[in-house]
Formats: sequence, C-alpha cells, structure tokens
Amino acid sequence: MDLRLLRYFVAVAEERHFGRAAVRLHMTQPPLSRAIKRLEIDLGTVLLRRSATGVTLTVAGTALYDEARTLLEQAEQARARVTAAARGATMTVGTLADSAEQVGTRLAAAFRRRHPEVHVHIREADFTDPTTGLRAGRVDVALTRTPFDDTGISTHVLRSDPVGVVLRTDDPLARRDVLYLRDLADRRWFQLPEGTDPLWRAYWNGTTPTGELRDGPVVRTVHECLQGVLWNGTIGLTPLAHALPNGLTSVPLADMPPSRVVVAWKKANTDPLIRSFIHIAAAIYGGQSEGEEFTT
Amino acid sequence: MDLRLLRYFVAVAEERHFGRAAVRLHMTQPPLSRAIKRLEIDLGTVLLRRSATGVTLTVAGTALYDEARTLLEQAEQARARVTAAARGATMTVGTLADSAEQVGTRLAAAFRRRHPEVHVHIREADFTDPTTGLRAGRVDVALTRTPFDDTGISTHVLRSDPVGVVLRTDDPLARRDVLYLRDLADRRWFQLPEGTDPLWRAYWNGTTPTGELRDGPVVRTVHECLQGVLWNGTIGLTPLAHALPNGLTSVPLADMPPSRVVVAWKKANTDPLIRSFIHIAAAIYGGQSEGEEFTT
DNA sequence: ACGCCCGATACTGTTCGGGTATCGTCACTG
DNA sequence: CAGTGACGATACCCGAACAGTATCGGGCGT
Repeated sequence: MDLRLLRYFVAVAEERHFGRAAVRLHMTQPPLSRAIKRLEIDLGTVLLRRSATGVTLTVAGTALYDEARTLLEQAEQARARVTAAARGATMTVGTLADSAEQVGTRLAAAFRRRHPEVHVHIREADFTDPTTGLRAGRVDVALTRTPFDDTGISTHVLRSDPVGVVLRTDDPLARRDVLYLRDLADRRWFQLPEGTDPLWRAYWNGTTPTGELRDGPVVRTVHECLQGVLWNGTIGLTPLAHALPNGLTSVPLADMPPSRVVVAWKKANTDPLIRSFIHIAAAIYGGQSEGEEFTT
Repeated sequence: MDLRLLRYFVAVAEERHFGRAAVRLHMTQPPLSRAIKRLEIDLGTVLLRRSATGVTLTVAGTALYDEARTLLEQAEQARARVTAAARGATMTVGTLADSAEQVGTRLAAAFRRRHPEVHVHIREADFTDPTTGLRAGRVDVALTRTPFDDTGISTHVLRSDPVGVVLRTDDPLARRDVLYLRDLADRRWFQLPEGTDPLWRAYWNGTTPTGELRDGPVVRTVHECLQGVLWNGTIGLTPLAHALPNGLTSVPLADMPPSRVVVAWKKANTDPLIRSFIHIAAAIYGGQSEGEEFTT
C-alpha cells in the first residue's frame, strides 16, 4: 500500500472528481485514474462508484479515506520525529550577489518545510569568488552563477539568464533593443581583481578566457560596478533579470552566452543533508546536473 | 517516505548487515544499498554508520527504526480494516482436474493472506469443459489448462507442462524414453464427448483441430481415462507432472506442444477482487498474459 | 435527440528500480 | 607487514512502471 497512492485517493475522495483531484495533485487525469484502479486491485475492493457527474465513495472507500488520512498524518509525524532526532545539524549555504534573490525565496521555503530542525547559515560572498567559498571549504553548498572553473565541483542548473550591458539611461546606446560586444569596444570595462577565477573574470569582462582583459577599474562587488557605471560611464555586465537602481538600464548583449544560476557542491560530498538540499533545488527548478548525478 | 523503503530499512537495521538484509528481502545487495541512501537523502540524515564488519544505527537511525516499525504495523492494520469493510465479498474459482494440485496450494495460501475476509467457492469441473464454467458464468476465474478456445477470455500462463502418453507398465512401449504420435497410430485413443471445445478435444486426442478424430471410447474425467488405459490399453495423454496410479506409467511425447496451466477470466471482468487474484497468481509464478494485460 | 462533461483507454517517452560485475577499504591472519 | 577475505559502494544495463498527450465511450442535461 504505497503512501503516494493513498495521497492520490484522499484527493479524489475529497474532490469527488478525478479532474479536480488531478489538478490538486499537479498531475493529469489519466495516470490518476490508473493509480486509483491499481489501488483497488491491490485491496481487492471497489473504492469508488464512477458516474458521469463525478464519483462517490463505496463503503470500503469511506473506510480507506479515514484510514488513509490518519496513516498519512502518522507518516508525517514519524518523519518529523526522525529528523528531530538529528537536531543540531547545521549547513552553510554560500550565495553570490543576485543568485539568492533569484532562487533563494522558493528554495528556502521548501527546504525549511522539509527540514525544520536544521540550522542554515548563510554566507554572502562578494563578486570575486564564484564558488562563494565552496572550494575553500567555508560553505557546504553554493547558490551561484556560471561560468567558473568547476574541477572537483558538481553543479546543477536552476535557471538560465541572458546577460545584458548596464548603461546610464542617458547613454546613446541605452535606447537600442540589442547590443553586441563590438558596440562597446571603445569603452572602459570593469574588471575583477587578479587572482579571481579566470573563466569568471573573463566572462564578466566581456572577453574570452584566453584573450587579453579589457582595461578598467577593479571592482569587488556588484554595487561598486553599478555605481561605476552611474558615475563614470564604465561598462558592466549583469544578468538581465537583475534589478537596477534608478538612472540605470540594461540592454541585452546578443553575443554573450547566458549565465546560469546553479547550485554547486563538492564532488566528494556525500552528506545526505547537502544531497537533500540539492535534490529539493532540482525538484523545484528542472535543469540538469553536470559532473555527477546528484541523486546517487 | 515510501513504505517500501521503510521495510528495507527495518530489515537492514535488524540484520545490521546489507547482505543478509537483502537475502531476507529477496533481492540483491546493491539496489538495497542505493535504496537506503535514497532514504537518507530524503530525510536529510545519516541513518547508518557503515563499516567493514557491518552497519550500526545512528541516533536518527534508531529513531527511524522505531517509527518505521509502528508505521508499517499501522499500515497493515489499516489495510485489514479496509478489506474488512468489504466483508461478505465472494468469488468462485473453477478448477480443472490436476490444475488445482499444481498451483492451488501456494496460490490459495497467498490469496488468503491478502484477503482473509473473502469467501472463496471452489468448483471442480470435469474434463469436458476447459473453461470450468467460466464462459457459462458459473465461475469468476478458472485455474485450467490450454489449449482451448479463448475468444472473450484472457489467460495468464502459470506453468508449462510437457505432455506424455499414459501406458500400462507392461506395455512394450512403456520402456521407451520418448515416443512420437506415429508410434501410437494403430492404438485406440480416448476422446472427449461431442460438444466439448474442439481445440481441447483435438489436443487430448492427439490430433490437430482440423483433422479427423481418432476413434475410441468417450470419457468425461481423467479418472475414467486412466482406468481405461489400465483395463483396455487405450491411449490417453496427461501432463507428465500428473501423479499416476500403480500399474501405469507415462512416457514423454516429443511431438506434442506442452499444456500450460493458466489462470483464466472473462475479458470484460473488471472486478478488483478478481484482478487481485490474477495479480497474485502472476506474482507467484512469472509467466505472461495473453488477450490483455491483467494489471489494467 | 444532441451536445457536453467525466472517466477510461491507447499509445509513447522517460524515469526508476533491480540485476550483474566490479571496485575500494578495512580487519584479520600468517 | 603483506596477503586475503568480507563488506558496502559504484558502474553499467535492462525491463517495468509511471506520467504525459490524444482520443474514446457513455450518461446526463437541455
């Protein structure tokens, strides 16, 4: 007697309607019909009387409805007690600039619901470390952006953001619908400090990893970068999804590959709590893993 | 939290050993290891400390062990209460000659265990009706043998028995290891009464459905047939698995297709209890369905 | 009598769960 | 201290299960 089937049955029993129950269960009607039929075969009893207007419960169906509700309830409590036994567990999540804004809200809510007992430390990193301290071991898991050197690190893509150039609203180029890197060739570009991950550094500088860096002032945070555009007209890139202060606007850059928000973790890490975090993130946002499958 | 995973965990927790637990669960060790890991990820907690000598429970593991046992217990009781709500249900099983001996014992035990509340009527049919009254509506499901006309009837093969010829032990042919139909061409053969399913009638008469029937006395039961061999030396066929009275022996017939023990039911029948019976039969003996899938 | 709504079915693509083979590691032993 | 054996983990493969899309059939309402 699969608990999932019981959840399905409870939904149908309460809605008295396969279609509505399917919506509530975030699935479509046919697999739900089949699942209930399977449950009936498993129990050897008709649970529902089907009609053209909906369904009604048989005697056995009513009995199962009560049993299922209490059983699901008990399962929920059992889970809570088990995870409570592991109370005191902590994990440290590193976030990078806007990545937390983009995915943090939904993810935090889902994670809290699943693991209410766990203490989560948040560590906000500046723009100079795309791993947010993951490689240095300061965090267990990172919500960050590509591209960066991921040797020894596995990632799972949560979303993909096209990248744009940030301009003052009174900049002549600000009125264009789309720009190309060559349109900005004669500007001064921001750059990240030496020692920053080369892939990362080149990407936000608008160059290739092997190419020469464009010249310009060094920044360490997104804030510094934006203020620089505002005050000096230097060029900075951001994901288009990023919110901008007044006086600034962003224009899509057609020849830049998108930056992806990813959850990242050390390849070697097998801590179930970390794996659960990744699992939940992946479940909320589709996406694909790289480097390894997160479920194993 | 899948109940199946909890069953797995309980086994491992009690055996303190993946390998032994796997044996107990009738599976192999690798999928069991992965299943437990999945459970750990689901709960976000390490449940077992692995070592070279076996496993020990962590705090969370101990908690889960207790919770899992009570939860599984409650699920079992819930199932019992639901099926009890459908008390008074009856089903009629038709059996044919030896089919019940071959598969009845294990099947009856498994079915009783699953549906203790159900009244099962047994109806033993004679050798003249391979459907044991299924087509006539006198039984809900039949344990019988192929071949017979299965239009409107679905079957699932439970086992396959080579067929042999029954001979008196003093018959010259009785010492042969194997016989062919041509060896018996000059003998008198039993036949089933007119009106009996033609496929069936021809099969046991050792002829093809379109061919001429071999001549011989008419019998209605296996017993009559065997006594005829004993007293008159007429030829009769039986599955080799069939037990024979003293004075008779059976020799494999190489050019007869095997007879299969099947569970058979009306194609239109959707009663979950019948489906459950078929399901249980299929689960015990592998085999394949014909006419339709029994799970839908 | 006809149209519409509801559940059932057919068919398809992907995922999941289990199997076999093999690895890495630790404990014990000679 | 090196060899050996036992245990759990991993890699890889395959079949079954599951969810999705499209469509059917049947009863109820107008």
